Amino acid sequence: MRILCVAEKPSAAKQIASILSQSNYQVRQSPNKYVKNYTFDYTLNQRTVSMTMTALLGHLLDLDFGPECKSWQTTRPEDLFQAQVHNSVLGNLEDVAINIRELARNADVLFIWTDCDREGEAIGAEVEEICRQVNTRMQVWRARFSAMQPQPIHHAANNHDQLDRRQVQAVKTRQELDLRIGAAFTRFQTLQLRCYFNNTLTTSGPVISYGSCQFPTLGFVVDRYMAIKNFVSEEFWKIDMEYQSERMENNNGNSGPAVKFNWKRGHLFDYWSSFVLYEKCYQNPMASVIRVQKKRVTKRKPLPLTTVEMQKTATRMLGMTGTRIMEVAESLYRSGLISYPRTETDQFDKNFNFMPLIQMQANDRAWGQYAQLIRDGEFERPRNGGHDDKAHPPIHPTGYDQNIYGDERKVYEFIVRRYLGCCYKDAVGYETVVEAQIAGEKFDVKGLIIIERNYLDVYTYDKWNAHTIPDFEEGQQFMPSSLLLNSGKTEPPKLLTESDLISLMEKNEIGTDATIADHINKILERNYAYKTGNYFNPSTLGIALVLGYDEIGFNSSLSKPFLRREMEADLKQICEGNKDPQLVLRQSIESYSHMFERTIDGFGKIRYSMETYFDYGEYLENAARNRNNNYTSNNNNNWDNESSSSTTRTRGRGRGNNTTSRGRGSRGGGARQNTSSGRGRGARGGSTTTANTSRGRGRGRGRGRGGLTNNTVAPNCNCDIPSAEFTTTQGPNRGRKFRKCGYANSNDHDTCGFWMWSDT
DNA sequence: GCAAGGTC
Repeated sequence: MRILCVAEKPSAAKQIASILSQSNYQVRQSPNKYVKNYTFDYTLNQRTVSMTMTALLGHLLDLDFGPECKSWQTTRPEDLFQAQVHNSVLGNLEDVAINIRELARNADVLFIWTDCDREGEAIGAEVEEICRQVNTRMQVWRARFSAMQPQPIHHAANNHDQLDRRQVQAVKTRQELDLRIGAAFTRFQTLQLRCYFNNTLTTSGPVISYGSCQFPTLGFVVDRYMAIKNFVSEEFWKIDMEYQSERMENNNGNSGPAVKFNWKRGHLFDYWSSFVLYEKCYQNPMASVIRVQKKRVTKRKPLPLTTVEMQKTATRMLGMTGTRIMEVAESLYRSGLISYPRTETDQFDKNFNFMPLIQMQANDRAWGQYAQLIRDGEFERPRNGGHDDKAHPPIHPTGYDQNIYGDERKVYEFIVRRYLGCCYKDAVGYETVVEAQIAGEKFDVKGLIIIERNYLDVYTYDKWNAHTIPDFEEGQQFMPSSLLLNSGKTEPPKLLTESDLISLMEKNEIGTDATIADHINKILERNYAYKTGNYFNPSTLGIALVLGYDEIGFNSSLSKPFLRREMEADLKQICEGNKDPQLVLRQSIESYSHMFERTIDGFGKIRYSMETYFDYGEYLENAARNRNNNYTSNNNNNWDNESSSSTTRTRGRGRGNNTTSRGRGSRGGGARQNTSSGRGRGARGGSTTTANTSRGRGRGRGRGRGGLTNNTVAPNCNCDIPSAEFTTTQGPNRGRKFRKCGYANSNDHDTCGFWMWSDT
């Protein structure tokens, strides 16, 4: 019997082949440079079989529209909700497919060893599809394994299962929805808003993409920015009490630092209430200690490292972007220095052998001493977190090389210290809580002495600050050294850091461990946002888009995470057999088509938002900045480069002209005007928009085309709907009038598109 | 030229 085994990636193929064959295999290069084919004999249920193990490079197939939908000009975006879609081999993976087909021709069984998660199941179905093209009689088996360890792998080999069709259907549903929704909205808003970027109305210009992950990601950034803009600071009052102990005198006879007590009420926003309470204390200021509580406390060591946790912590501690961290981790993994870097698992397998990996670090100059301590008796098994993706262990070092430098060194060191920290003991401290009372008002202070630092010594990214206070006894009385009624002001939140953004995405199930960094990168690449230091600012384009969509008044705005969460919940229902995938698909398409219709109808609101918030000069500045930071993809920066030559001219003109009331670079220009009322209808500043909405679709006739100039996009368009006109105040077409028309070569003009109107 | 999901 000949069995063709297929793993999701070359490293997994090699590991599984090594385990099954006990490293006794023959290896041959496939047509793809990353993929190797391993052949060996295996005893399967007391029978010797011939196995070939090969690999994929992730997904093999991609869903797309046919060539009839290729043109953005002749295909109406709304038709993409119904258009035919089909699967084809991903662009550069034809050689992988050729290899698989070749091997499948003579196989009796296709044995699928892809990762045991939802995507892995779908990838398995893709392999099956490819193999069926050349071999219709083979059986298809699915391997179910919980870890890349001999026992689970042999168990999976001898107890094969079937592909889980529900999971496959769930993934297919997601793919189709993401494609249809993404393409329809992207094409539509790109064509609608292109007039803000380009004055020739040719087909070039930036892509203003929409995606069910990238938009909510942008939404988080804009929401935080608006929360800051709309923040109203409030004054509050609090009683500050300090005590300077004689017992804390130092050697010079001076008293030690004062102990600051916290008022148990925190702070009050009412001055007179605070004043009355303060007066009571002031009249009778002797404090009595009413409670002294001493207890042993621990600071728990970290959990084993997952991808998302690595990105959250390392972006904060190492000053690198999530994308860069993943790039570096990928390279460390390929060098054999760390385990697979994309994992959700935060618990080690019960048979995991920790000691050799600890020993491996024992001679390092920086952290070797801690590895030695752990090896020589301080070891304690890592904690178990609550996640297990059943495919990969937590990220941990697998090799040692002292000759790595720069970012690789930083990320490797982080992973090693995390691993050693996990294998060490919790830190132990001694906490004292003292509660005192003055005239009925309660105050408290906490002291902390660290007794054993343990893991904190090696995992230097965690801090635990000791705070010494003098000894107090219950019943003791003391006179405060200072008792003041102080005022303060509430402060706005800070802009989001990458770490904050990753946490929000994780919490709202936006993206996966492998894609979160991509989505963040995408909003920079599209110039929807830019970074200042570690903080994410929305660009005026990002603000305009998000607030514009929010204005349309959907139950759940397209810029919010709820739609994606709903989709995720539906997919889980499909996997559990509670929902029919066809039904989910039909209902979702219907619902998104409806939202698309409303977006067309309400697009005036998005354009209005562009007129209010968008600043072309600022856009070009951010584009240049993001390009310098390498956030712009290579195939996308030609247009930005070309257009930047006209930047200065355009900006210079605009400043003194019809944009005077918004101020220059007015990222906050429009937003600021809305400070007290939240988003929405603030004054429009210098906008001269007539901002008609697209009411009256499909009505009216008459030859409007005569007035069109520069109409290089729609030469055959006979559209003549006179219902809406507006004059833009932004970008290279400032002062020009636009009017509504349909799509070229289409007889159905019941769709709004804006082409340039005469500007003479 | 669109999405998000794998992986190199």
